Amino acid sequence: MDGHSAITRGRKFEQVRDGASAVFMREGYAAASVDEIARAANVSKATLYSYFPDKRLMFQEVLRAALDQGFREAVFRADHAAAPAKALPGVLTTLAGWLVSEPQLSLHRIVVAEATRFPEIAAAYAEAVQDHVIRPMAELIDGWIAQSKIMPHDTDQSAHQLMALISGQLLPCALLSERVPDDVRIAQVGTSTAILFLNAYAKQVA
Amino acid sequence: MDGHSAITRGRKFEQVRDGASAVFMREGYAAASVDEIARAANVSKATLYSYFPDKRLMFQEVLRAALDQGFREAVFRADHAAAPAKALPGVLTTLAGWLVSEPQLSLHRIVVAEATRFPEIAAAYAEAVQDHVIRPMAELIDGWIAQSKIMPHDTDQSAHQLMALISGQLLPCALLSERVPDDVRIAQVGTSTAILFLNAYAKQVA
DNA sequence: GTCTATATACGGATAGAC
DNA sequence: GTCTATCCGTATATAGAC
Repeated sequence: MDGHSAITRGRKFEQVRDGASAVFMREGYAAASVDEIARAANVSKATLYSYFPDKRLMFQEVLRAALDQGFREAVFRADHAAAPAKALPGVLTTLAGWLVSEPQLSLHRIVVAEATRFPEIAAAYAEAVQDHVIRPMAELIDGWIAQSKIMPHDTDQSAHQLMALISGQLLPCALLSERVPDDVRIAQVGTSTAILFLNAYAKQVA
Repeated sequence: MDGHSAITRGRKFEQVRDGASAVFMREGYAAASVDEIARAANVSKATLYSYFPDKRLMFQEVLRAALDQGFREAVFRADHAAAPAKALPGVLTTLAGWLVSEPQLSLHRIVVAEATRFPEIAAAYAEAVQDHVIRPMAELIDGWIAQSKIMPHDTDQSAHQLMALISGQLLPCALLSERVPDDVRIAQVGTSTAILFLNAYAKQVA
């Protein structure tokens, strides 16, 4: 799965990568110093450089790993048999909670911050969201449409709308204020978003 | 309106600030070098430091000015008399276009990137969005409710939902891909968001 | 007031001991 | 393989000429 460029694996590889991850996530790319990373990883600078040829590749490897980790397990599980009104609030609340938890939040911040300097990382992040959030969501809605629970429509669009509602309501607060939304707020956003969606797309009973 | 801390105004003040702005917006805080800023502003480093005591205050002044500028004129104008279905798509398309235009886009990126290092700037940004986007939008919807065009509901919440739909659908693409959405895409997001909102909140004709 | 030239520290990266 | 000690460029910031 990975034939990188000149990154040496070895005994302390993960220790080094995790230390680097902590510093990069906190400081960003440019402000993170290699000395600081070495301290965080409890190794010398020379050891760092025995694993990574330079700071730039160290950063890329750290973010690649964080992405793998962050999207490893499903972001939400859905009972495709349950009725939309029953399942959707929970699904969206789960998604919302995942989005504002660490390391997703720091990952989002740093990917946005470094998108111009590391466009491949930004592209990989966008693709991961598409594959692990948007598509499963669209398929869930497709299922409801097949069961005639929801009016037929463009589900790729509505999945994007749901993600936008969740992230657009929670990320500004979480990213700008240090004060991460609490569980009550998360559930409130999940629930109100579900209501909005169902009001707009649910099959009218009439 | 501003009794800053030790920033000297003078003949080349704006020239310096604009040069600094260009470099900071492109590189971020840490990666921007003072040499580069001096070159962009066509002055010497010593001149920079005659206006700003240090790089940090230079950055804060640059972002304060960018915020003033970005939110100076109304983000959207709305005919409060027009019917929601008539007015809303245009309002949202205008908002969407503003959001993905420069310097708003770079401003958003850098505020998010530096939110932990410059929390006051992040707070000022969040407040500007609240004052210049969310509140006017909520008041617009309040007007429609008063005219019985829209079902009564929590308009602060629905204004946040509208902003979330616009920003959540456009910003990821604009921030992560360099390739800013074109006018067609912007109008499509504005229109589809209006439709979603009206389906959910418009007074049923029945 | 603005520039040239410089002080001083810290950055990334490496040589060589163990 | 890992560390200590160091190289050398570049960073922020300033002194002094004009």
